[in-house]
This record gives sequence, C-alpha cells and structure tokens, in this order.
Amino acid sequence: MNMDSLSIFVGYNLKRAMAVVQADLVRVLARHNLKLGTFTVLAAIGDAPGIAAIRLAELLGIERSNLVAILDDLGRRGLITRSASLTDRRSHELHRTAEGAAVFQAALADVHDHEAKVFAGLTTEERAEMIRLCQKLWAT
Amino acid sequence: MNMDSLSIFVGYNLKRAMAVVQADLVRVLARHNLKLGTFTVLAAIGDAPGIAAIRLAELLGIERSNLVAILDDLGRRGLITRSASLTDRRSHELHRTAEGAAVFQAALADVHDHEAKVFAGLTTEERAEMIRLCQKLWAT
DNA sequence: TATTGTTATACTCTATAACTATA
DNA sequence: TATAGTTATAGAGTATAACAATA
Repeated sequence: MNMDSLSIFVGYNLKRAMAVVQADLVRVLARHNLKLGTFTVLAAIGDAPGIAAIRLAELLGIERSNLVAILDDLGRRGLITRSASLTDRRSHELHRTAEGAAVFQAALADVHDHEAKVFAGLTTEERAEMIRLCQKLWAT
Repeated sequence: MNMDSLSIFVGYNLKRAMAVVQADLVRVLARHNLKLGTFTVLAAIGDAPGIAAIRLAELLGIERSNLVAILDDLGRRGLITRSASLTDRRSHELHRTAEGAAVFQAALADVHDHEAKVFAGLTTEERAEMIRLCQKLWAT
C-alpha cells in the first residue's frame, strides 16, 4: 500500500487527465483563433441551425450570460449570424455563415488530429469506454 | 447515425463529466472553507511532510507561482507551517499542523461521501477503470 | 549562473444578480 | 408575470515574466 490521498479519487484523476488534454487542445484551437468556448459553440450551431441562444446554453451546459461574449466574438468575425425570430422577437436564431462553416471544418480536422495524438496511449476500445463512462456522469 | 459534432470527442465528454463532479465537490469543500486548491495541497503536504514548495507544485502539476496564494491561505489559518530548510535556505519545508490534519480529515470524510454520491451510477469496476484510463493520460 | 520562493499581471472560465424588451 | 438576451461583476484557476535571496 503506497497510495497517496488524492489519486484514489476518480475526480482528482479526471482533473489531471483533463489538464493534459485541454492544454494541447487550447494550443491547437489557437491556431484557428478559436478558444474552447468559440469552437464548441461553432460546432453546436452547425448541428442545430437556427437554435436560440437559451437552448444552446442548455445544450452545452453553460450559463446563457456567459454565452453572450462567445456569440459576440463569433458574430464580430462574421462566423455566425443572429437574426430575430419572426414568431418570438425575444429570441434570436443562430446560424453559421459559410465562412463560419469553413473555419469550423478546418479546426475540426486539427481537433481530430489532436485527439488521435493525446489519446494515442489508449486503444480504440478504451477511448470508447471512457466516453461511455463520462456520458453516464453528465448525459441525461 | 444521430451523433453531434462534439460528443464523439473524448475530451468534450471528459470536460462535461468534470463539470458535474467539480460543481458538487466545490460545494462540499466550501463547508470546510476549503477550495479545490487548498484541499489538494493540504492532502499532498500530509502525504509528504517537509516537502518543498517547488516539489509540491511539480507533484500537483501546478505552477509554483500559483501555489503561493494557496500556501498563504493555509498558513494564515494555521493549517500548515513553512520553515526554512537547514540545508538550503532558499527552500521552505512544508508541514501540516495538528489543526490542519484535523480540518483535512473532516473534509476527507465528506469528499469520500461526495465521490460515492457523484459516481453512484458507476460500478466499483467502472470507477477503477476510469481511474486507470485517466492515469494513462497524466501519470508518468 | 541556476534555483526557490515570491510578486505582479493578465486571461479564461464560471456563477449570480439585475436590467430591457418582449411575451 | 415569466422568458430571452444582455450587462455587470466577482471568484477561481491558470500561465508568464521578472525579482530577491541563496546556492
């Protein structure tokens, strides 16, 4: 028995693993002038064109107030559009522009490479298992 | 095939899982006036009494500059001591006080409860597997 | 010259409360 | 009244550069 007090906790190991993964991902996304938040939002809007900000925030598990700066950033750069809904003028429909889709696709390719590199020590089955276990924690 | 662009990535699922775990842990530690950083440092000093700050930072994977405020906090509250090393007066030996050990033990019990609750949806084997997979990513 | 602890700084992420315009 | 988007703000974590004391 030579265990320390921390590494017996799942949460601590999750955090240390996350730090390794994030450090590389942040570096990769920076090449596209994207941050974790902007990349994630760009992906989600592409998956659900026309989605309202409040739904997007729910989907990504972030506060809607924190989404605003991300949308401002993407909008300012012409990567997304915000158009008032015709049926409810409180909500805005979010869409990716052609340039937004192009920037996302370029970044996506690099993110795939990043995952392949960072998780090279895990087999395909282990990666799938990790996704499955993580989703048991956060997915509905 | 009804997958979205993000949930196929291990990193994204790691992050979402982490968010769930951390939210609860932060709440639990707050009951002991501890933050993630102070709890972690308190644990590590207990495991390695007399450790120097620079070694502690390496051990926990944090910047030594960011450790200072944590040690200041714990020191101010009388939970740790910093004494200059006799062999190298640049470095300080870190020790937990009796009160520091008591505060840690009380928090530790709650953290165990927290883990049991948050990972209740995972079997014992799944938790062990998650630790194993995470350690493949960050441990030497 | 190199290392330890420290200070200063800045940026990201996150959480909460309150405002506005609409419903 | 309740909801969508927004603003403001504060806390926590993180990364970098530079300094003083010591090796």
